[in-house]
Amino acid sequence: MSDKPVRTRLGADERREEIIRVTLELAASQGVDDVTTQDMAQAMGVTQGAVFRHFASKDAIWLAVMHWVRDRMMSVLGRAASQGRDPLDALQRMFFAHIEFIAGHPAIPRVLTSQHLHGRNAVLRTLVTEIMLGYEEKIAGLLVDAKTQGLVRADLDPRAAATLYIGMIQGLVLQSSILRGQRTLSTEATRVFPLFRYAITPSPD
Amino acid sequence: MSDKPVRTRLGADERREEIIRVTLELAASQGVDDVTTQDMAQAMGVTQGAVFRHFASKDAIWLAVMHWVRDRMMSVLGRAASQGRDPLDALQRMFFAHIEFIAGHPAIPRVLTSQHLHGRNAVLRTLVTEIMLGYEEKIAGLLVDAKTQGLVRADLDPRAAATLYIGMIQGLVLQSSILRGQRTLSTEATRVFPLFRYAITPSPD
DNA sequence: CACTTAAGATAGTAATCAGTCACTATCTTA
DNA sequence: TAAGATAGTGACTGATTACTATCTTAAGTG
Repeated sequence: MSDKPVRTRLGADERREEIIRVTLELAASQGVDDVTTQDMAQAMGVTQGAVFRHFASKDAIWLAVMHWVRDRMMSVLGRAASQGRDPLDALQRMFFAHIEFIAGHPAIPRVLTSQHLHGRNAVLRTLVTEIMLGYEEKIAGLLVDAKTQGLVRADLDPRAAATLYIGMIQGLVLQSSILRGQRTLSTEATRVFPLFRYAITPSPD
Repeated sequence: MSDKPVRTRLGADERREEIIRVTLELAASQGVDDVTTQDMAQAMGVTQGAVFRHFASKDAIWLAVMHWVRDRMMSVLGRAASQGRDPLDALQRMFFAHIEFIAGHPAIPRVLTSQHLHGRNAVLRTLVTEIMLGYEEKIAGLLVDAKTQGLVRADLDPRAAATLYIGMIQGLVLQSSILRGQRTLSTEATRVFPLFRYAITPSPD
């Protein structure tokens, strides 16, 4: 009837990783700005003070979370893109890899677009901007390559298309979180992506 | 050198409206979840306690803000759509009217997508869902009309297109807020919208 | 000009938050 | 097995928060 205090004393590295993990989980369930250090500690079965043995401040935790997100995302997207037969195929693989990644970590878009984090800390702000610009560049780059191969319309504005691409993801995330969660992210993604292809591919010969 | 206490004592109705106004303004500049009642009072030149003479709780303020947003948005979008020559033209007018409206009130997307507000209060959650679904229906409805008139491709999935439409707005907002603010919302909007048209219009005859 | 009423001021409250610190339990290693 | 290292505890602090009770005063109204 009582709690077994299975005292799991972790090494510093493992504990740091667990803090990052539970922070992302909590952010998904209760919102980025409502995650307290007490919540984190409770989710791990330690006291609140213990959190600060591993991070100097709460901002430092968010910074570590963002680094984690950036590294994982770059890895996942890079791997997906590299498997593409051509730039357009790479873009499509990247899109669905992104959707799948987000489906497994629903807090990620929230963290990256959080005004709460973006507003306060300059380092966090820089990192987010860096991630976003890097992503946009990656997409625009693939579109430029696709254009030289005649895979997309000749008059395509790559940056505008990149905006639409990112917006497509945002729109799907928005619908799956705010609107009914019945519609699964990946199901809806397969319905929307063809529209994006129509938008960028050349008028049929 | 000192502040003139030009005590402007407002009527209850006017004060209520001003609270709604400054709340939206503050949400734009410092983030939805970082707006305190103290901030509101300071922005209006009254003391914090005075705020609670006009609203029973902070949630009540946010509810009033959302009602304001809904009413204004419906009005603006409805007027824009009614001026359209055909469903597709109506959709385009609605889009740019929305962009212009958001440009004047940058906090609106933040408020509507705020997990902080969406998570806590059930009434707020219902209202947001209502606004979102209503908007989606409006778009999908126009697209269905357009389809019967042969203005969009026959195999178009209206709901998927509505998702892309909303995502397009989200993507633009994201870029203008997180990425460089140099790119103005309306300028970028004119570059992205043609892509959406390509996505939905029939393959050229 | 009295008299009323309601907007606002003043000065609180309890709760919650990030962060601190002295101490303890547990692990590692010589 | 003793000693050093370190993960975690528990109690705390000061700041901030939404919200409230009571007093003050400006603006109508007859």
